[in-house]
Amino acid sequence: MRREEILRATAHLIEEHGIALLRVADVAVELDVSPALVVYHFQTKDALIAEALTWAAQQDLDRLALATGGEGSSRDRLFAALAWYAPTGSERGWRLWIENWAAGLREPALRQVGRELDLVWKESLTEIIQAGVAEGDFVTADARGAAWRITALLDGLAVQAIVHRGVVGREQLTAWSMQAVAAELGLDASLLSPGTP
Amino acid sequence: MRREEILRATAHLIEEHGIALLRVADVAVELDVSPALVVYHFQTKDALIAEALTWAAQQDLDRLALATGGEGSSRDRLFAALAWYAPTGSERGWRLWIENWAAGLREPALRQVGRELDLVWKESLTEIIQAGVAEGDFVTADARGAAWRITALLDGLAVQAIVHRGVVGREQLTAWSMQAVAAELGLDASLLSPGTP
DNA sequence: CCAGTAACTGACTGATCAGTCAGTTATTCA
DNA sequence: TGAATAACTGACTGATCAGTCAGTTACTGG
Repeated sequence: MRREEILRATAHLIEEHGIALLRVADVAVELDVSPALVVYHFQTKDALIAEALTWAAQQDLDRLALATGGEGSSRDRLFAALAWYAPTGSERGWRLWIENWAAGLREPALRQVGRELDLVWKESLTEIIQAGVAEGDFVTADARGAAWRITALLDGLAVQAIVHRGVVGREQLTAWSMQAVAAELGLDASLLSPGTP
Repeated sequence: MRREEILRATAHLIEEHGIALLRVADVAVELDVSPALVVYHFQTKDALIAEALTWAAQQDLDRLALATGGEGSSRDRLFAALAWYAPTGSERGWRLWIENWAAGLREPALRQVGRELDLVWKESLTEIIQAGVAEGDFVTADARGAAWRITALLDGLAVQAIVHRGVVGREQLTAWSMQAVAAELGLDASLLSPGTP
């Protein structure tokens, strides 16, 4: 469907140049159609932006479900989830979501999109942690709190990794993430990579 | 000096409406001068924005120096620093710096402003931690790492506190911050408020 | 008190762009 | 097949705004 191609192109352009610099004409050029077509489908630029971010959030959630839905151990599912989320891995749409934080300060509709994605992520992480605790893999008295603290740390590290790229190395960021996760979940340092027996 | 009034007004408007919506005319209205005067002093809007953020960063650094420069114990200096930085306290220019993260993705000049502030903050925090370790108040093998991890956590919590205001309570955010700081620096939970013997 | 300079203004312009509109092409389905 | 509808276009317009410019007012030091 054409609408979806437009959303994908829009999300891509926002990722690349930011919400502020997005022009309807650029989206049209990207798809080799007329600007009027973009307006025909979305009426206003603001609606286009909102839908593009919603679409991107849905894409992210689909990939999260895929990453964490496997039948492996809690440890494996945890590492899959972290690999997806952490700014040191395949890097999902981090730039998009940092944009979204700023835009969300003024636009409740955009804020809501990011918030929902954020909450679903934390819920998934909490669920994995709880499963791990039940199976005896992890130790924590507060799965939800651990999920929030881990997420906050990863968000903060993401700012370093994405905005201040190069100030500190990827390995360092990964090490800090893993250290925090290990501390929260009572893992020992030797268990910091997936697949270890 | 007039330049500084303009910078203050600009920073204030960015804080309120974001960089994207800043108009030269609004800055002029704020000060009851003509738009041409603003251009006279700063030549371009981009230069104005860059200088306003630099000015705001300098203000922040001055306040940081004030907060941490006291002659108290390491513990007191640490708490003063955290009270200044953490999004649960007096809230400095958090909205401004979240804006800056997004803007910094595209504009190296703006990225640099935020980066410098960030690095000075971490340096101050590291210095306080090292002093505390020397005095036997704190225990950590890696003061710099601790400072980075604490900062990352606080940045992540700031996104929750400022962008997603209301999803989780202030007391909760404070508790998590303090818990993380205590864990990093080998404090016990009873030492989580300043002034405790 | 006056010359030189800094601060400031009002009126303007040129570029940019979201969104409109009247019409054309493609698709569907009865 | 043909009528109805959806997808699409080119040409346009109206609003917005950063930045210009030719001047005026205020300040400062000699």
